[in-house]
Amino acid sequence: MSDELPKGYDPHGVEEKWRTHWRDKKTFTPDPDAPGEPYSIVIPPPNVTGALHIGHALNLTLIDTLCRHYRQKGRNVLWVPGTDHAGIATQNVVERALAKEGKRRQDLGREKFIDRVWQWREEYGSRILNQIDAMGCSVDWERLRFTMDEGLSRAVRKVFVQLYKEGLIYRGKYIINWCSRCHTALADDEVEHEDEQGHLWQIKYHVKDSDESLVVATTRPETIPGDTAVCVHPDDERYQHLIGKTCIVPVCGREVPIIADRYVDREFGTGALKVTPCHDHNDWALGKNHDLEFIQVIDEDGRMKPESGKYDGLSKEECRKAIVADIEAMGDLVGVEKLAHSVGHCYRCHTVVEPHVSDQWFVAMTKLAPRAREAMPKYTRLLPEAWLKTYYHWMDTIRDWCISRQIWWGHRIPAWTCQACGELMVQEEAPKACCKCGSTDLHQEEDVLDTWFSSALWPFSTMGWPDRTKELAKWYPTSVLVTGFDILFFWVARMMMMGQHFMDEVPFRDVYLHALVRDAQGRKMSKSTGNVIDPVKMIEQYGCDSLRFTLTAFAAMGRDIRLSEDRIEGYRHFVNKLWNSARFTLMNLDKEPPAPVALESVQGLASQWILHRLEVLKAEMDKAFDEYRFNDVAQGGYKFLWGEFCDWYLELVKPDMQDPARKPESQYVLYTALKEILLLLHPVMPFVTAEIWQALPGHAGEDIAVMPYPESRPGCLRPDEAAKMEFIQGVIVSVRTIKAELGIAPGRKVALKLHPADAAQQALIEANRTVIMTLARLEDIEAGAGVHAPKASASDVVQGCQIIVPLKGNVDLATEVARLDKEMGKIQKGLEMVEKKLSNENFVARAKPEFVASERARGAELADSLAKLEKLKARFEEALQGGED
RNA sequence: GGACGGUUAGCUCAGUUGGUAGAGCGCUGCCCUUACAAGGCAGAUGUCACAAGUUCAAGUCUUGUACCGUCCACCA
Repeated sequence: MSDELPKGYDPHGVEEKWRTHWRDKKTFTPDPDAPGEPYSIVIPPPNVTGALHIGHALNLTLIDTLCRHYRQKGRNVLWVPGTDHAGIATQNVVERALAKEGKRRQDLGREKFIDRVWQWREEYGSRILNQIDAMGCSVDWERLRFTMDEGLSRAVRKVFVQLYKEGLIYRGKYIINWCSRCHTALADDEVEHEDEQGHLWQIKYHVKDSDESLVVATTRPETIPGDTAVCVHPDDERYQHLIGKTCIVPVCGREVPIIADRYVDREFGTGALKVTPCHDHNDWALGKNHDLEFIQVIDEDGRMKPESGKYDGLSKEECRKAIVADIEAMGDLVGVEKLAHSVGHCYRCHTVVEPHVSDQWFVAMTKLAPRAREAMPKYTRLLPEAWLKTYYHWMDTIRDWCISRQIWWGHRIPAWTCQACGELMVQEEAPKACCKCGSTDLHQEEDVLDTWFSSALWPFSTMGWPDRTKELAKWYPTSVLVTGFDILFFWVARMMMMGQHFMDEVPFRDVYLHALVRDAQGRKMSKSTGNVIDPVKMIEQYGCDSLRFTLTAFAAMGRDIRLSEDRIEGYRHFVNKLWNSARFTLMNLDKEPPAPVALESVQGLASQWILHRLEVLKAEMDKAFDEYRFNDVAQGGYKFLWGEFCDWYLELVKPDMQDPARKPESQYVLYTALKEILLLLHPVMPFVTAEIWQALPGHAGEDIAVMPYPESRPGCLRPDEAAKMEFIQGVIVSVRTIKAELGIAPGRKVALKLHPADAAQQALIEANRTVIMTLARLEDIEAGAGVHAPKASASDVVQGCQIIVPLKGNVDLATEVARLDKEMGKIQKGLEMVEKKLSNENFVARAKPEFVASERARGAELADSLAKLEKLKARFEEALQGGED
């Protein structure tokens, strides 16, 4: 009986209980030898020291929903959890903590600093894991991975060495993006460009041995000491005569050539460009093409180097002021104007990024990209498809990937240089001696690898590669990658490349890119804006199932999600509704499970109807899952449970529960329908469904998470019976509406007279007499063509059946006329639209015949209703004027 | 400069092959009907951004315009 379930659903104890159950029982640890078609997903690993944010919550919910669904469908499901060491981000966090003690990492030294990071990870690394657990994620905790653990580090070294030997990793001096705060190189895509208001200075460069000068425009005067050329467009008539001559760089007096290159935009600024090969990406290319001198004047800390002459030691900001002042003093400052231009910032600390020339390691993306490009959509489907174009564009314009980082936290590059002979050795384990000269004086590369390097291996490294494990054999490639579109390039594209190169197979069959979660105004959620919705708080406040349901309901493909707390609160009501429908069901069941009946041949119309609707829903939800239409999954369940099961079915079977002849069948259908709706909702709402399930008779001690998806019962699809039910519902709604609009209290029992359209309708009404009486709250029903209908009655027409509610003179009769007019107005309007269509020759000739037929039928029904209402209204008006009853 | 997305009820958003627009919250009225007041019943509100086109028929397809947003590239 129901006393097992409390009146309102309280998620707290329930969630805790099931989390513990699943973890202790290792419910989600699959056996690779077990039968079942494999289904696998690797988690997008959150930063190890991070905290759960709403984006994770969305991502985890969607993945878990998929895993639980396909587990129900009999697949052998593996979801690999894990975390990322997040090189720069984590190092920054620890450095900040250190700064509070007044220390820098250099004060500790490399080893001690790394110890300190591990210590930090011990302390905070479990936070995010607990939060993943709190989301109800059905991950396999036995296969938890971390990008820096021994197995994955071995995979990283093996990949690095192999790529190096294949010539796909190389080392060289190039211009890269440098963050002087993080003190490291950054990859191109780790630089965030933002528009900023700056200045464009116009500065006069004098031509050597001439009175002439030319004016260059620059936004960065501090780089002037590094200028090694001035460049103009070869066809620019203003400057043609100067090409090949020499000019003097202001402030430092260096003599540099005036060169010509089509790269220069004649329209911009003065059409003359100063070239600083060491401090600008484009100038670097010009320097290489024109064989210019390379002079570095800014160092790795953003300070001026001795090469800058008198500005040595100044910060670049100070230097800018000094140089502008000096040039102005010389009278060579022609002008300054404001200029909006975009400036690169470090994606981790937001410091302005400086182009910087240094020795770095690179992956030859241009060689790896073509195969990964071709793989989509041939071997891997990308959803939403719109991203495919972006993916191609990126692959087509890809540049080599700078993978070395001048930080300490990460996978140290497995390369050693012999201090004696200079030999470079790249190998998985540290060499004991130089392979060339035998010296033991070896020095390992100081740099570590970009975090995304290890992330790129995640789909196979987490399954034990390079060993040939059962996991790889069973679950690689993974079924789908679910992640945000913001890391399509950082991560997805690189996994595609590495997967193909090392496993000779794409890492996933599908890639589903979900939206970003924004606030109600559409802004990105960020701590600084103060608009974050904290999923942990939401779970505490509304329960995990409410949060999950909200996120799922919002996850329409290809659109951003604007989340507000109201929505979560709203869907909490839904969780509660489910809970209470279960309470009702339990109240009407016995301790033992109800005796099975053949569902294909149940007698009750309501039961035929709900079983029919359930079949339709099962098929729809199944399809929605296969197509990643998460919002349809959620809404399908919502509408069915609330709008059909609760609003109608539970009410419809209430009379049956008092009728010994009908009770057993209705009990069994009620029991079955609830169980199936629980199974259908379980992937989205794991906790509440699990709790209800084990409270059902016959299911004590069971775990819904391991129960199969409800089987389809084609025999229960009965559209004709469903239509009959809809007629009964129409009659009930009609009476309720009359009562509500005429101000008759809902509880006041009235008599109902019906003039059915035909004998079948008449029989249907008789068969469902009790239900109509109960739900419409009637004292009596009289149905039949000859039933006397008092003139003073409210009336309506449902599918040709006249609904007559005698008013007995105790309500405001005039209201009924207004109500009828309004009703007839609506029908009239509909009728006009139909007639307009049908009188259109083109419509009749060209529209699909079945549609024309259905329009004809509809027109006939509307006309019939209208005629009947007009007659009833005329009679009613007679009554108003005192005519007899 | 290139690409993409959005514009639907007061607010936040759904709307799967074109066929008379839906949900949540909010709002109005009536109800504590023994699962649920976190509820029930009934109701109001939309020239589906604008313009043109295709079609018998357009929120849905095509083109253009406006506004908002995102990504990429460039930016001396």
